[in-house]
Amino acid sequence: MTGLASSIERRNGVSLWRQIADRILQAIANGDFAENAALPPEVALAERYGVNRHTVRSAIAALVQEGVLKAEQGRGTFVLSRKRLSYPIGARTRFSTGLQGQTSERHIALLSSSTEPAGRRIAEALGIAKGAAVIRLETRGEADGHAVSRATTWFDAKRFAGIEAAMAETGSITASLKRFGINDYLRQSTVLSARHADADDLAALDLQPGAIVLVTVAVNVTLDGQPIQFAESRFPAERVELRLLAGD
Amino acid sequence: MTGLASSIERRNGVSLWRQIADRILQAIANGDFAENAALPPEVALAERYGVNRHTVRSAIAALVQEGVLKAEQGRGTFVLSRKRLSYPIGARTRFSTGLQGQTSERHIALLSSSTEPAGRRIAEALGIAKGAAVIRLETRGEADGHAVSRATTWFDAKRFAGIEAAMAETGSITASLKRFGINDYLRQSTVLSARHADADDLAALDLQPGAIVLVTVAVNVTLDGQPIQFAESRFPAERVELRLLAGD
DNA sequence: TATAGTTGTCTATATCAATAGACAAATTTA
DNA sequence: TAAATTTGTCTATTGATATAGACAACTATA
Repeated sequence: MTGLASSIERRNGVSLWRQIADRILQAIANGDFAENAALPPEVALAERYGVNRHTVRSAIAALVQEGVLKAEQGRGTFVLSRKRLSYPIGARTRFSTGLQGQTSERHIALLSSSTEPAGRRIAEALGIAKGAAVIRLETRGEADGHAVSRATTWFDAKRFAGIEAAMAETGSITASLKRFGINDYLRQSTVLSARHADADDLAALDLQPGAIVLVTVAVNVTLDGQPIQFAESRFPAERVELRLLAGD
Repeated sequence: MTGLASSIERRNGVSLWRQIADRILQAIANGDFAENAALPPEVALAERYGVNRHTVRSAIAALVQEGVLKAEQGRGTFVLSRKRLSYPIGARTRFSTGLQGQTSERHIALLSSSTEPAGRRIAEALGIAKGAAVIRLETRGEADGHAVSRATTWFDAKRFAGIEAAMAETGSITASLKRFGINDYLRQSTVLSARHADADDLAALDLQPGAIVLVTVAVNVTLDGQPIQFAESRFPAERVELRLLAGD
């Protein structure tokens, strides 16, 4: 970013070491440090952020724990990892095709599935009666062995009975929908927000508590406008950015 | 959300009261509590979140400070404010037209402006030489007297000399561009991320430290594809959600 | 081989965050 | 009016957070 070094805030409910860890993460994602480059020494960071050296050490310790940094006594502290993935969002957003060229391996893992009555919001989105049975899938998107998304998806249970088996087998929503005669579909609407990751996201996305997730709530429809899928996806903001596509 | 009550995490750098305040904010934005409705009593909230009543009180105190809640001794604690604004993003995103029907008054305030040499990222986006002069505008979007966005915008200084005066006068990017012969323009690309608000955002958006901002980085182009504007906008996640438009 | 620079460990202290319990003050309800 | 409910205030205790200083351990370099 072009921005100035934003200052660190005290007694606001977020500890200084967490704020500094966030800032370092952001700087890395931002490309301020080259891959494998050394971070400034602890005393320099402490001065830059206006805190004690030990506070900087707490931040670094957290990032070492997360696998982002590696500290070597006598040498310095080094950046292990890369920039953020750029995840495209558009009318034809697909998980597997979206990350082409950025990662070599990607698939969706089915964590669990269940059938439940539709709440108001889901019933409206899918155009079915409130209380009608829907299938809920809990999934995790993975790229190169790293978790990059965590989603909850609902389908009309009557129309898509058995889709959980198809998902488990194929690891792909697109492929699963093909089995139900749907060869193409569009993203009708997307609503975007952000929040702190909850316990479930933390575990599934391998995040440290306090991390931020981008949240998309989307409805997919067939080419003639019939809603087929309602999904809420969470992306770790420190590893993923969303790139909005114009036309598509 | 349909989700289960996600649990509260301890000793992670984010204090319990801040986490609970975030959860309450989210619940309000989510429509779980009607406007002017009473929150559950402190003891009930404490039990729900598995913390001490005093911890809940700290969270409530922060939200009272932020103007979201109002506590009345003997009666209860009440929700003052509304759901999130839904801010549309699409090829023809405009600030003033986007929020129509949700707010009655809206405009963009020019906070400051300057001329500076273009950095690499901005030069590339605007299709000019690195180091060429660009005009930078710092602006705040306001709706009904509330700050809903904070943006930094760059224009080619050669082509748009004096645009800061036009912005100050009209309070509108669209109107200002008209003076330079641009009657229509499109959003070419948008990249989306989220982070903790920095000191500048906190002040401009009237947020409490620790708040989350949604960040969009966008390039606007003329109808024939010529880049005219590069902008980074920050939206307070607790007050704004972004609604992605399909066609448009 | 010194020397400077860097990370690692230890002790000590002050403040913040969270829990616990008791009771006061205000409001609503029976 | 009395009782129940709810927020407000106070004291006390524990653990996490942050600061401060000193020195050890390790690495690179002059």
